[in-house]
Amino acid sequence: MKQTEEKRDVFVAIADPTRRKLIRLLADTDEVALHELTPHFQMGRTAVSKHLMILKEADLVKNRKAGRETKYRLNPEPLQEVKDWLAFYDQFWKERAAILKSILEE
Amino acid sequence: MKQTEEKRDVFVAIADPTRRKLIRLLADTDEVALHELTPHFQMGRTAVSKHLMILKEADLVKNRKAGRETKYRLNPEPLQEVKDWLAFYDQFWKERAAILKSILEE
DNA sequence: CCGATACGATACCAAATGGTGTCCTTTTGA
DNA sequence: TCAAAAGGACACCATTTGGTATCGTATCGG
Repeated sequence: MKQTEEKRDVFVAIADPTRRKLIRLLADTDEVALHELTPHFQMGRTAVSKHLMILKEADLVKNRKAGRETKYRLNPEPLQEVKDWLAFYDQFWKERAAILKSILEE
Repeated sequence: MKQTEEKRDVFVAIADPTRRKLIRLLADTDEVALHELTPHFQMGRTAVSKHLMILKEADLVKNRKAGRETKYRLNPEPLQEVKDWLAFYDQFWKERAAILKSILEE
């Protein structure tokens, strides 16, 4: 009874430029089939499919069988984890900037 | 005259949990030497050093030789690229949520 | 002065990654 | 009905990644 199929780190998922491009393409349209995505890349269908699989494992995309094709759609929710992670250093960044500013004003 | 030494993708740099932990440790203190960082990890000194090198190539850390030790410090500025990337999907996310809300309210 | 400390550089290794080609099944539509 | 389209599942391969152990050198401190 395993429906989660090995969870994938969202940071790893977005590390690859091909996968970021996929995310971008999926953001443009509600639902896209695999064969509609592949022409945007130089690599073969299998490679694109594997990237989509990795995104799915990170829960960044959902897919649905529709006849003979598989429709993919973006699920941006896991990106929240990255956003939260960044928020910490954003605060750090601002603090440092403030300290630097006060030093310069001495 | 190459001072940049092969630029590294910031998305790749932050993909590794060890490197994220290093970033976190460096955020806590202004300057930290390599031998002060290694005890926080199970791996050997060389491995930590290599991770720091990758962070440096992504310009996420700066380092400075101080006698026999090398002091590292965080430079959060490249994280801005990730933040900017996220901002796009944040907007997307909000739009979708609004659409969904309006559908439910029909 | 000299042993211990810090660390860069390098060689090496196993496993993961990112791609390929091929085979098979399901579905479509003329 | 049946050829073509769509795509999942593998097997396979080269390169990268994340770790090791080792050697050499510079610096510190008693």
